[in-house]
Amino acid sequence: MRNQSIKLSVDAVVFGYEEGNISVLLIKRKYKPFIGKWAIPGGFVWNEESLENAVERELYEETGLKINYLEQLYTFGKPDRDPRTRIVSVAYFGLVRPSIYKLYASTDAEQVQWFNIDSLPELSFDHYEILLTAIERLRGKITYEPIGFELLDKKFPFSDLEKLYTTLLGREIDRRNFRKKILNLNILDELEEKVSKGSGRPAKLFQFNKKKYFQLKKEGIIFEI
Amino acid sequence: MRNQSIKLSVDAVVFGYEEGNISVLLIKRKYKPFIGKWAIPGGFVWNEESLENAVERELYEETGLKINYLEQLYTFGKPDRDPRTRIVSVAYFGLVRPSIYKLYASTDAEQVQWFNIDSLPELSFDHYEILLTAIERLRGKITYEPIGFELLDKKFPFSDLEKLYTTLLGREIDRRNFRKKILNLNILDELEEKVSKGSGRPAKLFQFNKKKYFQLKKEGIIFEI
DNA sequence: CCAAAAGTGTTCATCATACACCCATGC
DNA sequence: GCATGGGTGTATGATGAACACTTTTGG
Repeated sequence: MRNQSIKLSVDAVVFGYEEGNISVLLIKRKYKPFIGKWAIPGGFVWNEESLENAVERELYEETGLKINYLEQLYTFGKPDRDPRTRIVSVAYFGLVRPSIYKLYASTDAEQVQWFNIDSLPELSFDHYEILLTAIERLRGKITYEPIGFELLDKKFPFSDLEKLYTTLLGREIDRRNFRKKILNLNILDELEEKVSKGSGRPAKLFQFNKKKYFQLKKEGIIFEI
Repeated sequence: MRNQSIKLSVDAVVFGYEEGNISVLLIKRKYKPFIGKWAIPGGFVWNEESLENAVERELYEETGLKINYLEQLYTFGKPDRDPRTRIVSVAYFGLVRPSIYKLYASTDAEQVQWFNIDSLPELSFDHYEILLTAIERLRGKITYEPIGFELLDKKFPFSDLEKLYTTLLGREIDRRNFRKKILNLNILDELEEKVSKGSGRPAKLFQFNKKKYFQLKKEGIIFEI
């Protein structure tokens, strides 16, 4: 083998959701290249740490964020994707709950910001391509794995779940059929608590039951929307 | 950033199929570590080549094989996965047709060999984990994307397709229903040619029509078994 | 009592499944 | 003519889709 001089980095596409808006967390670059431009958070992997560790570390360093769901997305390695030198990046995608989302939405941090995925700024490197890949994955995955719950509070009214799905799938869903389908899966716990959204009838709160889900999955029952 | 000394490699899990047997192509290692042990083909990425190029190059160098289907599988990066030094590997998974499969099955090459996935030898590094990931992906993917055709000859009798699916899914399939389902998708061209398997009634040959498939996919019609 | 959101059942069409016999060929 | 694999249709149950009114609360 010739002398290899490839650098390895990780990047994280983090999604947040609130009231019909899917957002992505971006940072404003402080260094060359693409100084001042927006980018997906990420950075180089240390010699002794795992890739997951690197993502979580970089995310925390750059944004202060701790996420509740993380999975590997894809590895981007075109030779010219970084103008400096050859850098191969393992991209991850993460999800955060609204409580965390709101924290970051309210601070006036100039260098860290949520962007609605329908109004993205221009991005550095091939980060737009990475983001598109992540959005595609998110949209696809919520139809066959229950990851949508990771974008909601732990306790949520059913209407939140419905709204999330209409937003992500980009089409209306029949409320009755959707409720029937989800409740029949038997992966939600119905709580006694109720919550009111200011006006209208208060809604019961539900909670995703991972245990039940993995049990059913083992038995071959499949989540599907 | 500290001085990074991570090396990047690619590995390829290549599947072949013939008459109810799913096989994987393995090579016998000629160098340390794990000398003499079986491993998935792969090697280091050159500085100026793309990852896909690296996989294809390494595959060709090590096995002489050219594959007809290739996709990125997952990136494996645990710090201690290689005893020498930190090596992160982007794993791919590939499929070859029986014509190619047979070529390699017949040669007496000591260092390159197909192994039925039910009787694998002990593997080097974390290659067993990579292989399991690939098998899982293959099994999952054939149910929602028409990649199974890449494991058959371009022209094939319907029974071959059926056999492939029973093998991969590990359960019997009703011949009439399966045929109805696939033919209703309208992604196969029915040829005039027939083929005989020695005894029994000769079978019509079919051919996967990628154009039709992509057309239908664009219209939102989904392949599903 | 009005506005706003939550909650709920039935009907119909479609699709998946179960199931068994005849056909074409080689020997 | 028999052994071997190829080819075909129908009936039934299950599931998904369409559809609108009542309930509970706040103001």
